[in-house]
Amino acid sequence: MKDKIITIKDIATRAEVSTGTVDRVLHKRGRVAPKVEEKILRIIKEMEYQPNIIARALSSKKTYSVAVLIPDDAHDNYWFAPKSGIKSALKDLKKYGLSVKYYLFDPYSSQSFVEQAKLLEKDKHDAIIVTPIFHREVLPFLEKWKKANTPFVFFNTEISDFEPLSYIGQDSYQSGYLAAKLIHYGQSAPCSVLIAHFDEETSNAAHLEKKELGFKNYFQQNNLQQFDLLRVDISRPNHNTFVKQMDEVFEANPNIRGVFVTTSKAFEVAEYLTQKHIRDVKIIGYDLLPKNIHYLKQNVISFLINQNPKGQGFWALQMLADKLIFGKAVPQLKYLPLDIVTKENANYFLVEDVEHI
Amino acid sequence: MKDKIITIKDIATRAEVSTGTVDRVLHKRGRVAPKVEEKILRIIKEMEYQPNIIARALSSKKTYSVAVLIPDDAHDNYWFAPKSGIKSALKDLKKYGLSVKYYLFDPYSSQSFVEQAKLLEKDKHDAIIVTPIFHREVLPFLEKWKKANTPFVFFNTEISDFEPLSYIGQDSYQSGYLAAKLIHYGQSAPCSVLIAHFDEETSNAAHLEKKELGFKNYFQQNNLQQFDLLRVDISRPNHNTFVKQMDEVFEANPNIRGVFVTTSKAFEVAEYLTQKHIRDVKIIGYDLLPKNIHYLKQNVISFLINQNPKGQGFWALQMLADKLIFGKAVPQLKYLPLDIVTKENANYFLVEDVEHI
DNA sequence: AAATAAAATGTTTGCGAACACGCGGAGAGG
DNA sequence: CCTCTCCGCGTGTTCGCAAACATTTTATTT
Repeated sequence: MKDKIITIKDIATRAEVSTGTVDRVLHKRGRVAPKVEEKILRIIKEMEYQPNIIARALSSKKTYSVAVLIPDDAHDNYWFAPKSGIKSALKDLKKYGLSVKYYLFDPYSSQSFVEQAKLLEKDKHDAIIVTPIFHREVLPFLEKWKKANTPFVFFNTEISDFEPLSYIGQDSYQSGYLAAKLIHYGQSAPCSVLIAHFDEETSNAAHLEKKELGFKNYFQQNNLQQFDLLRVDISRPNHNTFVKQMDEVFEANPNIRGVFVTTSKAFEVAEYLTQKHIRDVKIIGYDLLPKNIHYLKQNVISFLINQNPKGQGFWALQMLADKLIFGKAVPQLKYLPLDIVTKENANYFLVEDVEHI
Repeated sequence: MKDKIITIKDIATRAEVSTGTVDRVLHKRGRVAPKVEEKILRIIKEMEYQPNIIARALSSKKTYSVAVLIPDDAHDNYWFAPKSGIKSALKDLKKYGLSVKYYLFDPYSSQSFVEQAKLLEKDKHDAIIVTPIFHREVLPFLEKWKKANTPFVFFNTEISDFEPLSYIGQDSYQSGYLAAKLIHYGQSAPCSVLIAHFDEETSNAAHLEKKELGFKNYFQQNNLQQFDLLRVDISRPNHNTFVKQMDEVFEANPNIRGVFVTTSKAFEVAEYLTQKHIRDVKIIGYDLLPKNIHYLKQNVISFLINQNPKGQGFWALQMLADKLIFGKAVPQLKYLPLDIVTKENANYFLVEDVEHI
């Protein structure tokens, strides 16, 4: 008899009041005598009442609207994956009355970001998912949301000044550290290793620095002085400039045997090396973009570290729902696993099992 | 207005019948005139009616009981993970009236398996999750379940003669292929590589053979004749025998630089090599057992391929629920990703986020 | 053709919670 | 002392569906 389900009716009977009163207490709607309220609260605890969320979802026509403020994948198709993760989570959650509205901005234009953020403000939302890649521009909005008591979660990009309900992402430092291990494991002889930053991506500088730090610390902590760590900053996606920069680096350092690309642009380096017929350099990069996959399959890129963008999207929405709908406590920080993807296991990470919604 | 929710009432109105009749059609309870049934079915399709599972779950006090026939983790703690995956899925599913009953057997005793399977038969269950490690013994039971129309899913171990509702596991061949890549990536100089089978585990011989085949094919398909592939079968977990066998192999082949352990017993090899002070041999194995993790952290084991046992448990139950409760179609085969785990990313795969139930 | 069986269809209830509504009584203001 | 208001509380309806129950229609028997 222990698994008897406790309902508000049971509570009401026990407290010698009506279900309406119990309901008022549960929802803190007031209009209950303090003494009675106390009593009901006590009984709720005693009987370990758990609201039946199924019944709740059915009964209440309450809907939860979540705003999603992320880059448009039309500009950078990395962002397709997070969106599909969000959709995947939504599929299960919309039966609980949750809906999502997208505000997509151009990741290369802070102005576009501000525009969309302003648009978002016009509608009323119960929660916000945001990728705060424009640090300066996002701050005033966070301020407002905080005041308005609208919970927001960050994903993909962390921001230190503001505490979101939750941050979903990856440990950049550790991913750099892992990349170093993968280079080192495959390259025991002394050589030079190039760290390549493609900084045309908007101000995820902090991320990239952390990756580099993790990468360097691996070599330092393991006393691997025989490796010479170089760094190059590809500042603009202009192809000519890029080739020139690479030419210079490789001419000055003929002993480069590994390249760590801190962004999702590993394919650029792969393309360069292929064209120059350089075959003995191992490349580690990020993200399963089609172009990256291509060079992975060609054995030009050795490993890709998967930031699991789809999973990030999924969890961002899921955790909001846990908080909003299910009243669960959510972790303030959720690091997703660092998936090591190589030619031989890539297929398992590419499966798109999201039904269209 | 497109997202208006279609209810049985809408269907009833449109078909000019009562909701009761629609309900009868939906549940194939008969007692409906063929002409009417056809009409209702047509309208259901036309209007794209989707039953509201929330309302359904609330209304029907129907419960689903699932039997889980797996090894007891008291005998082999690998099995703790699948169980915790099942628990994790259950947590969300029990609100839909799903419950689970465990029948745990000793993985080293086929008799124990039969006992538990018989016990299982006494109770009535709506579905069964089973790890069919005792091929011969399980067959008659499968026969019965099939006749009784009780759906069953396999996980962890595949069986060819019977078609389950679904098999959840990993692609053994591909995992061997991946292991070979990892050995090769870290070892470019010609050398010998040892494939070690620990066959004391009950008759997952087919699995192990597939792993070996994948492993060998990697070297073959990539024209890597400079690698000499050896094989050793550790037939009994007797420690002395094991050491003797290893001694023999390593004496006969001083050029071994890599060991691929096809089971979760990589730690045995790691222990052996540590004791013999052999440091330049790379070990690849399976599964995140505490002992394996230990040697991974010591840099003795290079990589572990995670069979994601927790995920397997989770999906086994989830897919049954998809079928039983949500009426979804479920894939006949679900391969989980081949996770590459190394010292630097191991922590993310060890997180136990299952609340106790 | 009346009686009766059988099949087809309609109606009602209740699952657990949310919430609108409204009733009775206490205190305030005239 | 009578109305008015607000507080504290109970009642009733709703959500979409399942299933028991009730009724009507049709078929079969004598």
